[in-house]
Parts: sequence; C-alpha cells; structure tokens
Amino acid sequence: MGFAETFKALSDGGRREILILLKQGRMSAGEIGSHFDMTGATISYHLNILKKADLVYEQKEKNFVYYELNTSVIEDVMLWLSDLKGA
Amino acid sequence: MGFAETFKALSDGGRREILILLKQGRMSAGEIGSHFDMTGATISYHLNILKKADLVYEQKEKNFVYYELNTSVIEDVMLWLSDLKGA
DNA sequence: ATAGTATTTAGAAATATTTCTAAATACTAC
DNA sequence: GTAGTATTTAGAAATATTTCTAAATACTAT
Repeated sequence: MGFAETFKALSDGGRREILILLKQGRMSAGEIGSHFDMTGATISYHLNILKKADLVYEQKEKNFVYYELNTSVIEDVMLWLSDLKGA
Repeated sequence: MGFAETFKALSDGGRREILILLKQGRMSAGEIGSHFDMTGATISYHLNILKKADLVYEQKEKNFVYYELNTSVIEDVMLWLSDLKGA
C-alpha cells in the first residue's frame, strides 16, 4: 500500500512486538496470540492491519494460519527515511 | 519520546509533506501553512505533534516561529527497522 | 498605547482506532 | 456427519485523531 498504512501499522506497540516476534520465523496466529494479553479476535485485527500494510504475509495450512515477516516494505520505508534525512 | 509517537507522527501524509518541505531548510509556521489547504490552527496542531515526536524543533524569532528538521530520531527509527529486517 | 501580524489554545464535531464478546467460518479427526 | 480446534467477522463501547471556528497570546511598529 502506501506509507500511511505502513507507518500507522508500525505506530502500535503491540504490532511492533508481533513483528519482532516474527523475526524468529513464521508463527501461527494462535501462537502469536499466546504471547500477548489480548483476545484472539484482537490479535486477528492487528495481524490484518500488518497484512494490509504488507509487513507480513500469511500462509494457510491445515487449520492454522501462519504469519511471516515481509521485509520488502521495510526497505522502502528505510529508503524514504534516508531520503528525508538527506545526504 | 518513543517509537509510538514517531511512527504515529509519520503516519499522516500532511505531516510527512511538512517534513519533506523542511528538507529545504527551516521555515516559519505561516510559510509552512501556505503550502497546504488547512487553517493555521491545524498546521499548528500538526507541528506540535512533529515537535513532540522530536522530528522537528522550533526557534522563536521576532513574532515568527521557525521549524527545522531534526534528523536524530530518523536515525533511531532506521536502526530499529534495520534490526527488524535482520542481517 | 493601539493596531496589525503570527501563532497557539480551547472547544466542539466528525471520523478513526482499539478492544471486547458472541457468533460464524474453516478445517481436522474420529 | 459430529465434535473439537483455530481463526476471523460482526457489532458495540471506549478512546484517540483530525479538523474547524473563535478567542487568546505574543510580538512588532507606529
């Protein structure tokens, strides 16, 4: 999407923690949720925001949904910031 | 402050435009406002959010308030993103 | 001091975000 | 097919964000 979605997604501490968790590798929605004091519905809401921001992608397998970090957008954001900062 | 404030500040397109404008150098609140279709009050509101996020700092001179880009926090954000992206 | 310019503050309205509970969907395994 | 597990969707409540208008503050210059 655009930078608005990306920065908005990153503005929530819980969502940033989810991303940090996913540095370890892909993880099911349930396992992600087990790390937080939130309902599964709330976790699902946050995962959806991260997905729409292209910060994660999902893989459905059996009756699990796995989420994995998507680093391509992170690069784009770093480039934007680098340009803002200037030479 | 923290990353929440920074990312939240960056999540608004108008605020990002203000920052891009300030790449050219410091600019008074009024001149910043003249680039946007918003009231001065709204511009002031956004400048305050950018200031609280340490993305700009202000210098009062005569009856003008000048705003200038502060790049130190941008570096911090880039480091956080770089770590998230991993090696 | 008065008038004028620059900016911020206060208060209110519209919209967006975050979270929950309860229900729905999707799949597995017997 | 029934029961159970995993996840999402729907709807509602609480809070936060964005924007405006009008008023207040701060400073300049006559």
